[in-house]
Amino acid sequence: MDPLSAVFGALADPTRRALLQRLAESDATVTELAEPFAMSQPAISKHLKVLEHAGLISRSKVATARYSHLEAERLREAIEYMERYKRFWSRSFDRLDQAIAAFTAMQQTTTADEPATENNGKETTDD
Amino acid sequence: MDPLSAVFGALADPTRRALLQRLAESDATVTELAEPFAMSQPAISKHLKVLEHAGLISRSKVATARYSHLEAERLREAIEYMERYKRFWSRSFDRLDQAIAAFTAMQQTTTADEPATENNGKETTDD
DNA sequence: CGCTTTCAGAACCGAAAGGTTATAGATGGA
DNA sequence: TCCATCTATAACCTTTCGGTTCTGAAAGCG
Repeated sequence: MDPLSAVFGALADPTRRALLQRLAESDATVTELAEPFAMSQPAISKHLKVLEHAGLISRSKVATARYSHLEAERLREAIEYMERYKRFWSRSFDRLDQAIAAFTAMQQTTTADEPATENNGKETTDD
Repeated sequence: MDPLSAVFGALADPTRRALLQRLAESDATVTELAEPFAMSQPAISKHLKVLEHAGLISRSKVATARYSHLEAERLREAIEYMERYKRFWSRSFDRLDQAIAAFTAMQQTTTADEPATENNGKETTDD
């Protein structure tokens, strides 16, 4: 799976977000993490594996205990991805209205041949 | 489903992210959106429904065409969520090392009773 | 009116997700 | 050495996901 899908997929589950929230307080073992949830220990272990796979946490064995702790790098990437789109989105805000207006005008005149998805060179959305 | 799970779940699929990327250029109809993908039209319609459910796009029927366009609000919420955690994460960076050090010290002295998950009141992480 | 285009919905399918219980491997303690 | 604890894995089940094909409704066009 691509890294971005892994990160977003990991964040898409409320239990996993709660685990991250708990880990923001301090590193913790599996039993400590499992305690507040109405869920079995293997279920928590699975969630931790998903988070680890996504790069959102790292894990280290100390004795029998296995500590999880947060990793910021992957999240930073995901945030950057989203902010990149936020830029685009603010620009594409009223495009639907424009398209409808163009279409309506076309209908009324019944002469123009412009496609409804007009892209009149006003923006150069290079990435 | 809670809104945050819906947004992250929607972003967890590469096809849906590509759809958003395409929509960042301009609003588009289902056929236009489906064209570059090696995928049937109903599949694209399903993806659009997921994006709409997550609040990431809105849709409007003009004639037979149905235009999709991006919505920024939900994304902004998701970004805020992630940035909130980024703050926590930068603080909890070296906690594992601390825990290991504390545990090792405990092992070596074989006298201390401090739990490994020390949380010595240094931070008040209220949310 | 009849045809074509655009799109959504239904029915179906295989794979993945999210949970369970039972078990086994490490490891520390009595 | 024997026992208790911590954790991962295996096997299993049910639901969701991501895709398909087929069909039908809505709307413009000749």
